[in-house]
Amino acid sequence: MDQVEIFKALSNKARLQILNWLKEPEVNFPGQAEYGFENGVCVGQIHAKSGLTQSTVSEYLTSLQRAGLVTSVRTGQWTYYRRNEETFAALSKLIETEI
Amino acid sequence: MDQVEIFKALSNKARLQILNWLKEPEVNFPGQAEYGFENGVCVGQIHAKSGLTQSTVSEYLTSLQRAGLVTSVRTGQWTYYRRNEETFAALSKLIETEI
DNA sequence: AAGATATATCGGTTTTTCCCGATATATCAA
DNA sequence: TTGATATATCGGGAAAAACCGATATATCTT
Repeated sequence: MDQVEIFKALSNKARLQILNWLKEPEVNFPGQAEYGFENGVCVGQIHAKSGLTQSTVSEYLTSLQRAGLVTSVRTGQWTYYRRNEETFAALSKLIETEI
Repeated sequence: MDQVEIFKALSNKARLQILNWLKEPEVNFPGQAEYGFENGVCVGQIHAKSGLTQSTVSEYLTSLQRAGLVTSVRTGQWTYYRRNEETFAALSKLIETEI
């Protein structure tokens, strides 16, 4: 767990917004319903909601993944992203006790 | 509490190091002993230990203060900085529940 | 195979961050 | 007042981040 990388990933309003949306995929990405929420939400759904370009959203998701804040699964032509709650729990504890 | 500002402040190895040093001022800043630790540690002590220039350390401490991660007290020609544990606790909880 | 769709990557411009050295400001000591 | 000490601020060069549009890659459909 690279602390600096995690904090950098969290140092951006759009990325925080995405993470927050991913807390409740069913609520925030109804368009995902027909494909299910098991693996997370695909890039296009996030792109559509974000107001950012597709390339920017893709980059942001990659950076969140590098930081360990989300995980991804590729299925066919889609890549699904979802929160990695373990990292959030570990980060919370880290701030409480180590930093 | 500006989340982005806090995470930006934490997105730097040197600043994380300073915060960590400030967890145990008596251990990490023995040179401060003759002036006491009540108000924190003065800039010069941190500068001496950091390997960064005085101006950089001063700026970093200011940014940590803007984020609410430290507080400062000016006494004579010295400015003492210490951790603001309330912010760390609040941030930990924030990550656990909101972000 | 050809076209459509989804995502990732590449190249680039603008803004921000990282640091520095120099200088300004404030206090203290003589 | 003069000089020393501590900190803050200013100006700037180099590196990184924030986006974007264009393009590449991979899969799906027909």
